[in-house]
Amino acid sequence: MSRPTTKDLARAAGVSLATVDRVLNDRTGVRDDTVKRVTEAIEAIGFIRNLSAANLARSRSYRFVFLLPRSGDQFLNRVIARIDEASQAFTTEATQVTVARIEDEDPHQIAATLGALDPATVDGVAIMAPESPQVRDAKARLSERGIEAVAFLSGQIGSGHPTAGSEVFVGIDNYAAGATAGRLMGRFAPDTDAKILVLADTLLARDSLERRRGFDAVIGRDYPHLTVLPALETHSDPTRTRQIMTASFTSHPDICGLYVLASEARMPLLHVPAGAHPVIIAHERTPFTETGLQTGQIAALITQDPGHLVRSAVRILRARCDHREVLASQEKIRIEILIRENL
Amino acid sequence: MSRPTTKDLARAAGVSLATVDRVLNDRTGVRDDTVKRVTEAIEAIGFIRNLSAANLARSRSYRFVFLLPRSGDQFLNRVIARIDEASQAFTTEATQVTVARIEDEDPHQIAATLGALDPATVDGVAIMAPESPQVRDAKARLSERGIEAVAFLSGQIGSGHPTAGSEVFVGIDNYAAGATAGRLMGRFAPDTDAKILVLADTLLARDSLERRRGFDAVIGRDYPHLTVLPALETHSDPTRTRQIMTASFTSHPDICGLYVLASEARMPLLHVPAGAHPVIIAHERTPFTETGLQTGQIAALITQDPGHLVRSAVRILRARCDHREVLASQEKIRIEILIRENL
DNA sequence: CCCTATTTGAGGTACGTACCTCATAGCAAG
DNA sequence: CTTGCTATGAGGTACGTACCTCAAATAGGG
Repeated sequence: MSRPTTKDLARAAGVSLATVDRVLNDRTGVRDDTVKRVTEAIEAIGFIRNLSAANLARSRSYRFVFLLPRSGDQFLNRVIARIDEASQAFTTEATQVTVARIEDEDPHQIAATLGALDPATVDGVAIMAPESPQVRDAKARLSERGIEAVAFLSGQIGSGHPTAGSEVFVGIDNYAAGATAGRLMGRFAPDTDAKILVLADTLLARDSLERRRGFDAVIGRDYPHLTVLPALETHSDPTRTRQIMTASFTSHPDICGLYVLASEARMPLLHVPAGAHPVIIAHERTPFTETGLQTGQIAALITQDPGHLVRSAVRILRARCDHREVLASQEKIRIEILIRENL
Repeated sequence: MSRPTTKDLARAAGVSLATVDRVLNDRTGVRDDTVKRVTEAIEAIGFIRNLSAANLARSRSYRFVFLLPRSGDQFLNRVIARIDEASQAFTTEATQVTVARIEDEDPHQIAATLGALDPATVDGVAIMAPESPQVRDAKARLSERGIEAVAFLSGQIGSGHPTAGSEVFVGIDNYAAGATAGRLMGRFAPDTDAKILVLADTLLARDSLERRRGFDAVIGRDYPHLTVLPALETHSDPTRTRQIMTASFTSHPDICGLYVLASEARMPLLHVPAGAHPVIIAHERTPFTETGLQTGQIAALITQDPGHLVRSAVRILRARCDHREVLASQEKIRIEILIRENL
């Protein structure tokens, strides 16, 4: 027994193939009660449209673009590697994935890029950019023009609540990620009074802020003997980073933990003073943090799987193009904890 | 520009569509150098077979069976729930997934079940059963009859080395999982001399053995102040479990950690003596262990995502049916660490 | 060079759906 | 009744591939 086809559906509904087609593809010129008859027949016989055949017939293909910031760290490079991998793997499924870079500091330029996207050449975009009014407007206009969009890794609305509203966000809950880091820090650090140094690229990014909030909440509630020092911003500047590190460890000899919020942990960790052995917790898996885990310098990493992120974004975009539901459990991005043993 | 079709391929190779078809589908009656010409043309123009169209033409569908032990715990129930979910989600892709139960204690019966599978009704099986000579033979005969098979969650050959040989195994590296548990135990437990209790359903199962080995290796090497007591077997027997727990905590008042190897942590944890607050690390996410994490009774869980397991098995089976490669990075099952914050 | 076996080509139908054209049925207003 | 409209049916072609048949070309052996 194979699945019922449109022909079966036409027979079951007592209409012709043409009418079935009109109903299935939302064409005009069908009376309401006829539509209802067909819809009921769909339920009755359990008709499921054969997507392969449909896509074949309309020679449909999916063209998606990942809009990523031009200024990228190693984590972003891994993401891009996964996009390339996916673009290979998805060709079998008529899905083409490309990458375009944007100036993430300039909301106007981002909005302009979004505005320039042509529905004739692009079916969907995954946008990694800070949420700004301009960008939000540009996104709204995208959907009007029939281009699907998902927020990718950053730019979600609301705080700590992914997919608030109808907004689709691919990435982890950064508040929970920070809380996870906090819990591990609390358990790994000694039980005595001590301080924890927190480093960020910039605290303007929503991601960093939320991680920070989550981290502080757990430490403050459950590990009162630990004092979290005010977060310091490195601005990805080597000199500044070195100064911060030296100054912090000098004025606070009792620093027992180091939490690196940003996805580029390399710079701060190179400047941990010899002799100091703080518990280090950082984010994202990069060649550097991997090595750090293996040598024992880093105690734990809080990560999200770049491959999963990319494939999830693509699956969500495709589902939206087809007006389908996604499998929610598959698209939930997990907050992963990596230690040396489960690398 | 759309992808080249068989027609383009025929033109590029200077042969007819019929010959292209013969080459693509491994039919006889084509001279070797003609085959070569076509193969070269495939490379040259980058021809990729349109799987949707191919499956449509041969009205192919994939019918897979998950063979699971009849005696199941809550973790297995979650796996089954994911299979049901997947069977819904995969109907769109002409893939039908069902579950059959086997008596996991009886290798003969398992082998018989495998032998009774009909290639006319089944395209692939995911087998969750202990590896025995009979089962191994039966598996070999499966592939002779053209039924694909993967080992699912247990039954892998070799120790700690998934996919040893050409054997396909869907699941985690249990040695590494045990080592992960060991590392967490070492970091969570106090720095003073103390004992760790290890509980298993049975130590006959390879999974448990390997987890045990990994756990011991880490504790023995890096946390010499901790003593791992000989593992005790509960055999899923409530009375026996209670006795073990009581006896252990009585004769070893300095137990600081409890490692539950089996996927059903419920029974032992109900019998932790009041007043004792060992660091508890267990495996797999179930309603019970979730609650344990939330209340703080359980410090950490080592898990594998059932949904990922199921979908991965299905993808691998489908790829093998199509003689395709899988995306390795997607099929690697991660050893997940769950704490209260990243639940 | 002929005979035969093998290889190749030409052409068709099918899969399930989309999309198109044209014809006809039904209905209401004039 | 005719006119003009909408709703529906009938039938076709197309997508890219599989699989079939039959004829034609080619190769190799004697």
